[in-house]
Amino acid sequence: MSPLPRIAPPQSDHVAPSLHPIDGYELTGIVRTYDRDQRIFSEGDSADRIYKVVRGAVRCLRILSDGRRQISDFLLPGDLFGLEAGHDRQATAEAVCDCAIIVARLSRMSAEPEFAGMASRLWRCVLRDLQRTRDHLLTLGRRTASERIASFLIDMGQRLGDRDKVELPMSRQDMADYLGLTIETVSRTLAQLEARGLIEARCSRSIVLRNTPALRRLCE
Amino acid sequence: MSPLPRIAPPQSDHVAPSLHPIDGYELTGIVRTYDRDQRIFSEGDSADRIYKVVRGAVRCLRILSDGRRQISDFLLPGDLFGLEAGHDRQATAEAVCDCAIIVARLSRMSAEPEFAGMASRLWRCVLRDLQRTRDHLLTLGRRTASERIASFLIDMGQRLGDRDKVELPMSRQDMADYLGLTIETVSRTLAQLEARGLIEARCSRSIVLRNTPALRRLCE
DNA sequence: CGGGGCGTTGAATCCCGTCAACGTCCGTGG
DNA sequence: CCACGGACGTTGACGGGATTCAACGCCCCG
Repeated sequence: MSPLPRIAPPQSDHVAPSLHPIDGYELTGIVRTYDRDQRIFSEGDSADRIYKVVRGAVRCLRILSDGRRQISDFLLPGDLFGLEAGHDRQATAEAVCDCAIIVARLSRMSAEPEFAGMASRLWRCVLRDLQRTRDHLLTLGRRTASERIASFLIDMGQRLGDRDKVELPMSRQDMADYLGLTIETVSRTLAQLEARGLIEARCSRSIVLRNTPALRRLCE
Repeated sequence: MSPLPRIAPPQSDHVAPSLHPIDGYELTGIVRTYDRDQRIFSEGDSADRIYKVVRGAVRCLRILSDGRRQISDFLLPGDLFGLEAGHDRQATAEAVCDCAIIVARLSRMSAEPEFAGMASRLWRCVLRDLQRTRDHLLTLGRRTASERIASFLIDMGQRLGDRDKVELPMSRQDMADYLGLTIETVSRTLAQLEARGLIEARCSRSIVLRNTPALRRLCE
């Protein structure tokens, strides 16, 4: 359980001066920057925009009324997010650290000439999302704490580029809320993996994977 | 953990004699019937077909090498399934009970005139899937056994039509593997909910929701 | 120097898993 | 007809892994 005060302050965004046909990013929109813990959208908001991370990291989450929090995904540079089944947001998105994010209006997009190509990209993006979420489901439903941590580190290594040296953008609380654990268990499990020689913690957010095959075997 | 022998026997399908433009089902294909526990597709298969449940129920699942099993979703009459991010199946689908299912080839579909309308239906279907899976994620990551059971019963009641009288098509093992619990915990938790007067078990698979508001409050 | 955010560690507790026994239902076969 | 066996579900006793509660260390900044 995690009944916590950590609230994202609603505050004004910094808006880049001009529209951006983003190079290689396949999404046309305004670039905004968000401060750490700043809300990007909230449950109940109108879902008329989609987003793409340029720099930083984003968490997408839902909260139970007593404060228990579940992060459904972390979005890293290059990741698209914000597509919704209905008209309203069912989840909240917040900046994990200082971020730059492209914001595009859905209504505008469908009017643009490149929309057909864009739609097929969105399609693949959503299907990949679904697959990732199902993997995550397996982790939360059936894996132990060490297996969760191992799969998380491997996944982060792959997505952040440097597969054996992971620079985590998020706090222990974020990791815990993503993995369905508590910060204490995350901390203890990392210590235990280090004692077994599988990882090495340079500092709390910089972790070296010392034995990736063994980590991989931990979660099959 | 659930290391189990329950294996779906690969066996020949019963094939309906003719192609079917299904009335109100918005999917054109062959109707097949599957026996209880029969495999519909397996991890690694080519993902060139999509499916729609006509009668019965289907489970979609992944298995760890030691036999631990996580069911990502149950598919009920009217539900579409089998869309995949890549070319191969990442999960397995099996009949929960005797089923009738429409099977459609994706390659054929994209050639048909109604494909444009169909595509937008698929789009909404996948987005709804994603939302459901994220809900499920919250359940597995942050809810207690009674909260999981309560949300499961409410969900099943809604999807099966009769909101207060739930006729479960699946075994305790299936429920457990869906909810990230064991059969014993499922059984005990149901007994406890009954003792509190929230539900009434006519028989093991027929459950009456005696106090839906209280059940709803259990999972917010 | 003091205080707050963040992370780690220890001790006690608890919820759920494990192991085991038992009951019920049902189809088969004597 | 009943005996038998297997699938399925329930219940009890016990143990363990994760949570809870608490204290402490580190670092940064006012």
